[in-house]
Amino acid sequence: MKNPELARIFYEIADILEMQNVQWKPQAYRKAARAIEALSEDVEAIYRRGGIKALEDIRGVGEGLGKKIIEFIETGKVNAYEKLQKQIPKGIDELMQVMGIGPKKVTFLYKKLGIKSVKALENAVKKHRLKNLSGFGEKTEENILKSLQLYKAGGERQLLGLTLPLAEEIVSRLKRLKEVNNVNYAGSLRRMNETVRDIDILATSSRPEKVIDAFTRLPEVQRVISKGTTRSTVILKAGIQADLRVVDDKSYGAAMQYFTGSKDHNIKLRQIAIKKGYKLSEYGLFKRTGQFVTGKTEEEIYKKLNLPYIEPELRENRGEIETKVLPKLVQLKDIKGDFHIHTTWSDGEDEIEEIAKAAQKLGYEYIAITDHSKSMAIANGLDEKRLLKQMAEIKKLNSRFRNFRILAGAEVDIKADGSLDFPNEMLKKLDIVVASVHSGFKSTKEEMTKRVLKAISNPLVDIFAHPTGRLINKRPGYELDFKQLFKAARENKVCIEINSQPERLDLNDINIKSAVDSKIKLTIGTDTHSINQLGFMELGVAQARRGWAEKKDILNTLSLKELPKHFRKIKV
DNA sequence: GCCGTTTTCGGCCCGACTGTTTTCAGTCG
Repeated sequence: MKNPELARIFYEIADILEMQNVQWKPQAYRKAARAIEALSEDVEAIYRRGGIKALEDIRGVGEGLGKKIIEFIETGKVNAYEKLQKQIPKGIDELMQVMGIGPKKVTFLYKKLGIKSVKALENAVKKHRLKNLSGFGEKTEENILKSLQLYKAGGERQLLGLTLPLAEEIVSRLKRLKEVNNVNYAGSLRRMNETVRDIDILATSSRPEKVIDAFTRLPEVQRVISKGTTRSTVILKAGIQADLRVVDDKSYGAAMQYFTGSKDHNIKLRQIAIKKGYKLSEYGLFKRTGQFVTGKTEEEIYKKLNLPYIEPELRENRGEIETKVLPKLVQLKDIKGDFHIHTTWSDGEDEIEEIAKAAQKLGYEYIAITDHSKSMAIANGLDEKRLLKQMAEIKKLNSRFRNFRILAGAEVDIKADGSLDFPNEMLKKLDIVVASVHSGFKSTKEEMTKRVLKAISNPLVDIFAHPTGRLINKRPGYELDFKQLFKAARENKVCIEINSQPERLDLNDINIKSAVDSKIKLTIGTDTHSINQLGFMELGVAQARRGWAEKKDILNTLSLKELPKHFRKIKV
């Protein structure tokens, strides 16, 4: 996959050009970089398929960038980038990652003090060499020092699954204030991005200063970065930034729309507004004369722009504005069961019965118990003997439940040669077989594709789980030829899992979209290892929604009675 | 550098906050 590397190069070109005070080009490079990051197809494949014409179909890519992409595909380099790098000191663009430092300050500090690294900046600040420069002062030094600490603590994007509960806590605290009329989180969190950089919160009130004051005093807050009459930024003790904006009730929808983003979605929307003779801002939709048109709800704004309401998860400028028909997205309430659960039999924390009771409380009609197979010794994987014993227990438990079924399954390891960790005679006895890879992450794309294709060609396999094996911020996934995988999955009637663990979310949104486009059936599994993890379903559903999946694409929306239609071994 | 119901040139989203300035530049989202 060349896309991430190419996007990084374009981002860096943008940074360098910005330092050189070049107009407009930085935005153009960044726009293209964002579009490339969001592609589900490798730029190389796009080029092989349709040449430069196909590359120019990528949003934000024209002739100039198209040629640079080809150069990168063919040589692995972009000459213009190499040249630009020579014009600036090595590593200086890293300084832009420090909060409060932008292109102007970077260039200025380099010219005046020769600062070209984060380390050098830190030294200069500690020696108070900045405060006498024009445009700088005591306060600037202090702020840079604090930003440096934050930077060193790691500016990694945080997992959605860990940030969401924190945001919900803050929202519920603000909700209790009598001055607050409406409050909710917005931003990438509301779009349910797999990772987020900050928590955006939007509130409405006629006493904004009271709300902002309370916000900066929340027990979760470590440090206040800015505090105005309509917005405030703080750093939370959890090490993540939180922004609050307060607007009037009449602007709630406009502000919610604006602060939910994404940036590219909003730019598109504003352009449409301009063409229709309006001006769209976070305060509302206005006529050119400045007359207020609407702003109370997002629905009204989309309607005035002649668009259907677009769900937050779709607002990524991936065609949601242009499309004739928006998907009717799958919802959490459509989910009738969970096909991926571990118990105390392998590496889970809870007993089958407790999990089943909890699942029933969630309104589910079934769960599949899928403990690890014997190769996963580290996870206390089950051999045939223990698995048969577990099946007997499940059978016994099922007699105690009404309108609910515990399915006997296993998460069967796909071994290096593509064979499965249980013989077919064993697999036949199970209601459901989940197959997955837990080793050999460094295999080549060809090897891994061959291994997986062999495994899912076994007609006893129902679901291929956590398909890329990635762990967000920790480990990239192994490489897989998705085109071949989807073809094989369709032919063999194998479902592909959307794993809901916060650090997996695997498939990701982009691959889900291609799977949906390829008419692949998906399941959303939590890979639960303790009862509270059943709640991760929300995260998996959100990723499915980001991938434009409808109820019909997700097979654990089927009722218990409908399951045998798609799962050959299940008898009801 | 991209893009086009403004279509091969001339625009490119727009407002808040801070810290340094005496009216605004830089940064952020």
